[in-house]
Amino acid sequence: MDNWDEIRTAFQVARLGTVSGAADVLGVHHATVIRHIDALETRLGVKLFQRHARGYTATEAGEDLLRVAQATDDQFNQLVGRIKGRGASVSGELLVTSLINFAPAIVPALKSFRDAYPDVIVRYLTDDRVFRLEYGEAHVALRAGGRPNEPDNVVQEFKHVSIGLYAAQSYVDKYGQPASPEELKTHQFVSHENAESRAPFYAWLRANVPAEQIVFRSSDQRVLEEAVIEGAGIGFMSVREATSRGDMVEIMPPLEDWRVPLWLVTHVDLHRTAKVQAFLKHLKEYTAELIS
Amino acid sequence: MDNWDEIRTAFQVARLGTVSGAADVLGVHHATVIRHIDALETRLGVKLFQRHARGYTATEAGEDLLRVAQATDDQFNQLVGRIKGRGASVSGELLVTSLINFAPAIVPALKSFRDAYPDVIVRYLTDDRVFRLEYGEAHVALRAGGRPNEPDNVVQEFKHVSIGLYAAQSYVDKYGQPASPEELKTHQFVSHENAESRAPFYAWLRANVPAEQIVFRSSDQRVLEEAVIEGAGIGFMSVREATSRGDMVEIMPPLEDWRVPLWLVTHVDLHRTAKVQAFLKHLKEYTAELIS
DNA sequence: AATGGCCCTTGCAAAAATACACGCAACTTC
DNA sequence: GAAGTTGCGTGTATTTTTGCAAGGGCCATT
Repeated sequence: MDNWDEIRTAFQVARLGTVSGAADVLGVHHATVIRHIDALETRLGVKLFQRHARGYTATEAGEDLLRVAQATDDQFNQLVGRIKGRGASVSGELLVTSLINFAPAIVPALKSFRDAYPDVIVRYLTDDRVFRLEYGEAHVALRAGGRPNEPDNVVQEFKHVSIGLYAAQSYVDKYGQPASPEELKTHQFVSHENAESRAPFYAWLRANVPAEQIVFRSSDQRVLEEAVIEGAGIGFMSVREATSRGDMVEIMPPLEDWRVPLWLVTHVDLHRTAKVQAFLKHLKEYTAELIS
Repeated sequence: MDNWDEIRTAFQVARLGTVSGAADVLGVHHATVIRHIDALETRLGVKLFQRHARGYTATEAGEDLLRVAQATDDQFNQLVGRIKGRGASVSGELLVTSLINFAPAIVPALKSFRDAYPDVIVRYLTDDRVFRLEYGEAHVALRAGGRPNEPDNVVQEFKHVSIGLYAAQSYVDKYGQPASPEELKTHQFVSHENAESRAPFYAWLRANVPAEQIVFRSSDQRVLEEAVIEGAGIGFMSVREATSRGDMVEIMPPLEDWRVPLWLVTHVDLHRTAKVQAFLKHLKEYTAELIS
């Protein structure tokens, strides 16, 4: 069954009983209505209407069509209501993605957001890969590092994470604390598996510490932090994380260059929706003090 | 929500994930599909799809549309199946009309027809007025008298009813039996209320019997018969009816001119359907001996 | 890094659908 | 019953829709 519009036309004719009335409702010429009906009846091989001087009367087949099309019309109207409402109301799914590192900061914000908007169902996905907003993989993505520049993505500067070089107290007790930048070269380090990591502090590390001094590598940031905490070597941690623990020793004060900027990214099609706007606003307010 | 065809287009895109695939299924050009989607999204003010290099991915709104349109597609396909089957199969309603007089002849035929085609629901309407087939008031109408000549009606000659002039035995006992046509003028008659009745035997009565001798009038044929049977006067009855009773006296032999032809009338749009054809065939066979 | 395939986008011409206009029939009302 | 109203049917002109073809981006493979 192609041509749903002809069914819609037949529906109005069956409902109103006249071609003219249907044409008015449909906003087309009555000749168009007649042609739709004729085409539909020809294709079906069955008369849908009895034509007479007072208009069109539905046959059994026409009555059947009327019932089905009435249900369809109702369904479509409800659909339009939902779709239009969806843009304006804060409901349905909210799909947020980030690197796993930011989960401790994001999850409470999501919880709080859900308290404020109970109609929202939150899905929070984390992965090392970059989620593709244009595939509909996320409504809002939290990115770290260089400013994202995908076309059709709306990028907002969010916060930044200050990064420092830390060691566990246990490490310092065993190997001492480097007194000068020069002494760093003799210490043991924890660093990212990927030698070409684009993060500026890892670049700094490559420039200032021999590769053979990097004794512990992992591709997972959480593993690296754990290693530093366990005293496996000196490594980078966020200032916030390190200071919130009591047992970390600052090896070098954070450099301005090490700061990791954070970005909130949305797809241009979704950015203007009430749901996304509400979440962005909520996130900014909620995390005003959380990440610094 | 106007333009159901655009919903259908969006449905195929959501289902298949690509514009090209949807265009193939729909039998139209890619460009047409894209324009439909764009128009629909513009009208709704909501993006239904995320566009990317691998095709179109449905948004939440698009997913919603997909579900609704899938149900609609199913409904329409079922509808087409029913409608196409209806023309070929003998089922659904069969709407038959006639004057009430013919009910004793028609009802057994209808019963027998239903036995032969159990899927049929019979509706048998009787009224003095002529039912209008072009308004869908009946599938088959049994008419008496002059040949119907409405346009778009298919008329078949059916049977004819022989009419004779009868009196009850009780009337003959009381008033005697007219020996010649001349004596009729002194007898009492039962006749139709409507003096201008077009029936030829009533015309004959008007021509051969003074109006003042018509002592019992009614607009209902059944009442007239009852009156004759009760001995209220001489009146017309069908030969079949009179002879099936034992107590009626034939006053005059039936004239050829009095014969009332019967007609089976169907609307041209319905005449060729299996249901109507089946009923006409059945009726003719069943009543082969019934009305003569 | 280059290449071929897949898919979307867009301007332009052809085709199809639609509006217009007039004619006709039936019903209503005065 | 005559005029007015309502509603359908059909041929012609116009508008809209569609198809076509060239262009460009993205992805996977070589």
